[in-house]
Amino acid sequence: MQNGLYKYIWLIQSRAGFSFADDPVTETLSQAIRGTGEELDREPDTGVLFGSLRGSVVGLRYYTGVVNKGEMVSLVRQPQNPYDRNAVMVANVYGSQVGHIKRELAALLANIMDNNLARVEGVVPFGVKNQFTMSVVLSFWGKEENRDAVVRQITSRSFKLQTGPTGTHTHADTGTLIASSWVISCLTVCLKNAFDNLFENLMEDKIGEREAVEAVCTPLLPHQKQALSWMCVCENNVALPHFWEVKGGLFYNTLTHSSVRERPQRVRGGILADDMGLGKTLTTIALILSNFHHGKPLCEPVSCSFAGGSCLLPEHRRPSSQSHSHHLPLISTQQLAGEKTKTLLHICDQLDQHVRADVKLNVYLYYGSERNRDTHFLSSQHVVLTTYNVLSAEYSVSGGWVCGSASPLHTVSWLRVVLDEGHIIRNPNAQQSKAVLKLNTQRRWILTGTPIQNNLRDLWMLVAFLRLKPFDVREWWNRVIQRPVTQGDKTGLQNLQALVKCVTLRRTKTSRVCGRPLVSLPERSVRIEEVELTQKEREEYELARTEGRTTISRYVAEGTVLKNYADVLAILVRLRQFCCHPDLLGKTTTHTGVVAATPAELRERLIVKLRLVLGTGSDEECAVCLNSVRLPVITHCAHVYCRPCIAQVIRSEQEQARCPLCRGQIKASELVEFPLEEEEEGSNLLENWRSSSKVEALMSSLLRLRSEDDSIRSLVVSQFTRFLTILEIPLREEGFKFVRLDGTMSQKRRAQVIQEFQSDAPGSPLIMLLSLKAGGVGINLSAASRVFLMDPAWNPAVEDQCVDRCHRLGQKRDVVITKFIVKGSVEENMVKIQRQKQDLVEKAFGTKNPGERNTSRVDEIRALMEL
DNA sequence: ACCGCCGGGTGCC
DNA sequence: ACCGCCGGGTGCC
Repeated sequence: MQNGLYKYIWLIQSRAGFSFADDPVTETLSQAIRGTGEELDREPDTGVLFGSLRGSVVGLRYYTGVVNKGEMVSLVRQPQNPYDRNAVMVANVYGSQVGHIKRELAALLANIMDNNLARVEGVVPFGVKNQFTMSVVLSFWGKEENRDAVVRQITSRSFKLQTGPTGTHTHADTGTLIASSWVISCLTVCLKNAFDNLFENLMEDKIGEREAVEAVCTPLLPHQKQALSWMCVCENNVALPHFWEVKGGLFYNTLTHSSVRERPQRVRGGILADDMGLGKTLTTIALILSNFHHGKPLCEPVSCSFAGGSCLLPEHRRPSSQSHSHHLPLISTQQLAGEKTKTLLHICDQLDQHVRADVKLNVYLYYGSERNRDTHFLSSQHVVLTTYNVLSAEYSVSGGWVCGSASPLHTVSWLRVVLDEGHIIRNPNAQQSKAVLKLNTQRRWILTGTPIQNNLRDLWMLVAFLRLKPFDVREWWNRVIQRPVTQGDKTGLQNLQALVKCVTLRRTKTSRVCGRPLVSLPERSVRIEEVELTQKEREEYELARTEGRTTISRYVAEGTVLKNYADVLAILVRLRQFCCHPDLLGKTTTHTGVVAATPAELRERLIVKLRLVLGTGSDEECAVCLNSVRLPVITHCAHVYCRPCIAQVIRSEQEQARCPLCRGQIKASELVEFPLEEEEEGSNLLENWRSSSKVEALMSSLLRLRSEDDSIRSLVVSQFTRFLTILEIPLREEGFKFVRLDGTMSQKRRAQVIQEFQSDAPGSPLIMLLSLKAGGVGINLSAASRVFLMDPAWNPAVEDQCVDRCHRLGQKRDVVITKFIVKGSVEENMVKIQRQKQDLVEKAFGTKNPGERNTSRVDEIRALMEL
């Protein structure tokens, strides 16, 4: 056995921990209309710009911090300063103090900062003129409601606030509001596309290949050798990333335009973001064995040579005699229970499989109540595997250092920390994220197959873990990357891309090495099956359609389509539901558009609308908090919000409260809640069950398929969970074994269902009923090779994502996708619009006149309704 | 700091 | 002169 300090920890995420919650893709019409523009407001730390003023920084000669022309500085309150409790310290991007804000100005800033009236950011306009003082431009950002207070503070102390030409935020009329939100929407869609592509094409052309050491017995594929080579370079290379230049004896960062005296610490590690199945685990094992200290292998047969005491870490230790570590074959004797350990064992299994049997690697599973918490023991292991739960539990129990002894995992100096399924630490507020950030290690890796789904904040956590200076500090991330990007700044996006690129390797299943695909996937084909309604269905449909058209054409004539979009949405949802099954509409018939005579009638109408919006399996988002609506209420103008959110709006605006969506007057007393009811809805649906044309179309396809080949498994996908319930009846009648996966199920149950469906045991289900959005990225449904999309989605990307759940690595058969579209219905029009959609957005982005865009949005609704 | 400010030296033209 | 002016000492908060 080799000596050496085995500072390696591999943190394992339980496989059950899929992320189902945050489907990033726009999918309801209302979302499409509103766009994703609200993304802008999602960041609480990105307030409104109140204005800026010129001030001076003094005392430069006492400090070493350097600042260049145009560079950002941060302002830090120093309430404990013995000379002035209003003191405001000025620091550069790298945290070195530059000086102080001049006294009188500091008094103003202290007041504003201490009362949280605004965030104050500094930029140095000219760089250093002399060695004693310099100019600084201070800008004030905050909530609109604090603007007056801030302005008053500033002027009362006879400073002059310069307000820039950005006179937004006064939407005098509805027209302006919608026009601008449309522009933002287009902008955001484009950014989102760019953002989605952030991790694409990250393969550096010039990375070479590197063979694993002999201890790895599985031969690496070419792309895995590339990854190994890249990872070794990331760990060993002392060169700085390309955005550092040496200028005038200082290290100059081209992204932040700042300089530091000391050589910046390079990131030792990165993000390996290859698609699932490309062998991230194997590559990592190869890295562990091939790149110990000084690029030498960890385990070489006999001639091992890291006896020298020149390790970067403080001590070396022989595996002690009291070691309880096991050689690989013994690992199964560990008394471990529960799902989480499956993943741990999976890793051990991989180690067992890929590491030569005569190489004795000390691997310890740090898990279970009997785990050995001795830090000397842990230091003596080559590899320690644990879960995020164990890590964060220990961290929060010991509170870092509070209760006497620190968490053992936080005490050991590791050589390397690898976060498996690293995207799970994307929430910086989560305990486990905090625990991970506090690990003491030289090298850091994030393995993830699903990098960054939602927003920049997710990405920040990864950057912070890697300690990619200076962006591990939120202020610089926000100012240099996050705010510029969310505000549509092209340079911001470029900087972001450069940043990500320098620490990430990502190949997808469609990437190519030397012109050849990394892996080959079976074909996929899409066919559209037109469904004819029966005469009776057609009559009912036409009735609903005529009613809807009347309403919408009135809105079109009045020019109020967008103002009444909730109504429009409700009409469209009803028609779409009708195309699937008449009973999806629910019991109550609606009188959309008819002016209610009495308050009771109005209330009834609103409840119906609310039910339409919420009860369809589509996920409505609250325009205030931008999450899925919780505790839904509907306003008299028929817009749906979370009760706490809209209550907040009403509280703060009082008598002037207006609906955030249509600017109509709203009152707390007029909010209508969704009555808790319809627990029995399911049984109601099933008692008087009847079929529909679409149900028949599906059933005949499934029956035909089963008679041709009863080993083929299918996904049956709908946006309406009620439709899935309806489909259960005929499936049972025909003796199909099926499972169901929808958004209402617990994580545990989902994992069970997926496992059951993926199992090849005899008698396992042939069909999975899947709600379109019930699945975060990464769910593997490769057992299925047929997909039946029962109803079209607004966003084709959602459908693609769904299909990718089975058309992925591990898929052995060609995948056939069937889309059922009711002939001569709103669905046909949706498909047309789907096709135009991407095109439309691109054109819209290029267009300067937002008014024009607005019209085309109305046109889209008109096209849907054939008006 | 090639500034501002402070306080001591000084004081007709 | 309880001023103005001069020029040296001095300098973040």
